[in-house]
Amino acid sequence: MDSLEHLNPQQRAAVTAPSGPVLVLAGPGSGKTRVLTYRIGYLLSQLGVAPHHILAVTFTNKAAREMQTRVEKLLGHTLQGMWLGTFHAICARILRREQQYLPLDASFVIFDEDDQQALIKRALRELNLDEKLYRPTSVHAAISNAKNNLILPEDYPVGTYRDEVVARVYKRYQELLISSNAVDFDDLLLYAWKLLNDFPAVREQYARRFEHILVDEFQDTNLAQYELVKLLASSHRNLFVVGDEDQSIYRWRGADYRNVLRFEEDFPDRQKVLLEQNYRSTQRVLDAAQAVINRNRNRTPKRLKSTPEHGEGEKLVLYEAVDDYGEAAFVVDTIQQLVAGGKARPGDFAIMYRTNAQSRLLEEAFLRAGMPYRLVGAMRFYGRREVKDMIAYLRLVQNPADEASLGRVINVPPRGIGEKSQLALQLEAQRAGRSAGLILMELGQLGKDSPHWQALGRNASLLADFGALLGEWHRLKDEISLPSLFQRILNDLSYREYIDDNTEEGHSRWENVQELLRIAYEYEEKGLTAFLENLALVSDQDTLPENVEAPTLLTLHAAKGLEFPIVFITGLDDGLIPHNRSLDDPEAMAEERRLFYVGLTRAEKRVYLVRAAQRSTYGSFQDSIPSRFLKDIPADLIQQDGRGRRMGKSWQSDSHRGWDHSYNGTWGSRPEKVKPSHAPILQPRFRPGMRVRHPSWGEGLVVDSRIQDDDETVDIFFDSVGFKRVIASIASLEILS
DNA sequence: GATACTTATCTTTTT
DNA sequence: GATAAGTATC
Repeated sequence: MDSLEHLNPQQRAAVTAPSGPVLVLAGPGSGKTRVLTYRIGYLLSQLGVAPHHILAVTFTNKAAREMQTRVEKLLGHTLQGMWLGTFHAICARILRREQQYLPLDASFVIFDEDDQQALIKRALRELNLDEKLYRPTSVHAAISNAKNNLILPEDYPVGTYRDEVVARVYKRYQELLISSNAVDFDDLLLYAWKLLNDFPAVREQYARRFEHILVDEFQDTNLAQYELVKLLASSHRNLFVVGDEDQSIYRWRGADYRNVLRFEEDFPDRQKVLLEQNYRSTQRVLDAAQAVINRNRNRTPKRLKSTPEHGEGEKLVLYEAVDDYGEAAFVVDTIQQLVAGGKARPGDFAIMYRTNAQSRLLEEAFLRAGMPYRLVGAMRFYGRREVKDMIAYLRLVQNPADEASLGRVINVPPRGIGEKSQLALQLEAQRAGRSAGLILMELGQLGKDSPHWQALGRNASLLADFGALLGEWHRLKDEISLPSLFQRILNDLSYREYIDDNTEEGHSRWENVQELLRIAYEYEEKGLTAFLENLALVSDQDTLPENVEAPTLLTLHAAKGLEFPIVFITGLDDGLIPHNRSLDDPEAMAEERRLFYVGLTRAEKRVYLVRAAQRSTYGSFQDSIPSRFLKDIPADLIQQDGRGRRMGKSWQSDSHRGWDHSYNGTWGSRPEKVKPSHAPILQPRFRPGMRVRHPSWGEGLVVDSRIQDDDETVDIFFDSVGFKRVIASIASLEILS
């Protein structure tokens, strides 16, 4: 490999570091992927390491694919035998191979978010818990968090009564997963860790196989992932990790950037390389980004330097739209102008936002302008009901024990198996100690001769009909190809007639099913198991259409690892960036800041910072104030776009003009405004009898108010729309009397 | 049991 | 404003 001269001294130091633990702290745009690919190339061609002795972990499947092609390009030939993928994909692969150590059989499936939620709800119901009090999402988050920290149900720490409840749900949830012959995302990591931890022979086997382990985006690993990697590297310690604390944005998923610090403690002899030379952005962009991130503590200070070719660069452009429609219009207009003027190509642009919901208005604006765009993530294809239903059918065929899938499709299309019959079936299954799917198939096969027929009474015949279908498919699954099986199911269900009602909606539903079928053809060789595993582990993130010359719409999270000549960051309002839910937690706020930093550092040449003075949330208009992070960017790096509303320099740090006054003229002068609170609210601010004003519903009378979930819920009778229930911190109510 | 309609509740971010 | 959950009606 003679190409090492293409690297700068720091990069070269990282690539050629001697075996053993290596920590590379890589600022944005510093050639992180380059270092990883060269390191792999170096191991292979200079040190003579065989490909199958290398394990490389990336954050997304897309990053894995990219790394594969880049390494191959570097070597000049194809590369086989190296394990390369996300933590979840690699764990799934290990678990399939070592399935005999697990409480599951070989056909186990991976539950997605919806299935997990459904199972949690079921556990809650079985334990007679109030879903209002123990919200499925929050209970699930607690359980997921426990798993990410390698805490098993029996070890769940119980401090409060709530913990005790969560522990019970956790235990039951896990039983349900196992009896469904299924794992959730967290189980993939947890089981893999437990396998290596509990069985030294297995650990040895993998540690011997993976002589060299490389981890990308190390700042976003959670404890389970870190411990897993440590076990794998326990004997040889050849662990090469690359990351940047400043780009850690997955704390809510258990990621802990302090793993970087832990790594330094656990491997005191580690090599450490700092990459500060930025090859992506102009110095202006970097200065702005650093001004934002420098306010965070607990980080390795870095000085990002641009290269001379980039020059000083342009100022960041700030645009303050009247509302979110104006925001979207500005984005599309600006792109059209730049493209028409030959200053940029459509593919040069990225439009970023904090929440997926924000994409809608932007999409509409692009549609109206007749301009194509590409959208990353957000429930597109795999989130569609018809697609999920078909996947559920296939999963059920693969694994009849799958309760979540069975529950999803047992009555889709409607076949007369309502709530009562389903309950009877479940009871019978529990009594017999077998899965509902197996009972169904037996009913289908034996009919009245089945011992369950009697028990199910008049429900039996419809259940048996469905069971017969299921049994037939199950029998066929090893005989015919995946696409044929798929077609067979579609036929038996008359699925097209069911979903395609000849409306435009109907046609598009059927097209989605056809698209899934097309993907099934790609898995004709690899088979059903591989197909399902891929569906579970390949995200929308990974399905970004390549080679399409169009602006890209994506969340700030999805933007990690990407770069674009021109970047729009939209929704720069308090409540979005930083997000409302992070306001009262300093750690969460630090992460919001990192998120903004990640967005800024995606840009090569130019950044547009866009916000709206009013935006519709929950379907009604709300006033908003500029993101507090805007104040951290020095004024001389920003230029305000003249087309925007002039509202003084309210975003500047030295201005003490209150936000409340900047809206005068639009709304007339107002009494004191109640601002969203940062700390948990302990005392109600509104009392029955008060007159208040809501931005869109006008004046009303407070009927009741109480503290709920650290926030104030207010019942108001509005003169215009009557009775409404609002959240005080969101509704920006004014007290009139 | 299916369907059409109404209401409540809410939303980060994703493997 | 979208969707899950709840209610009314066939």
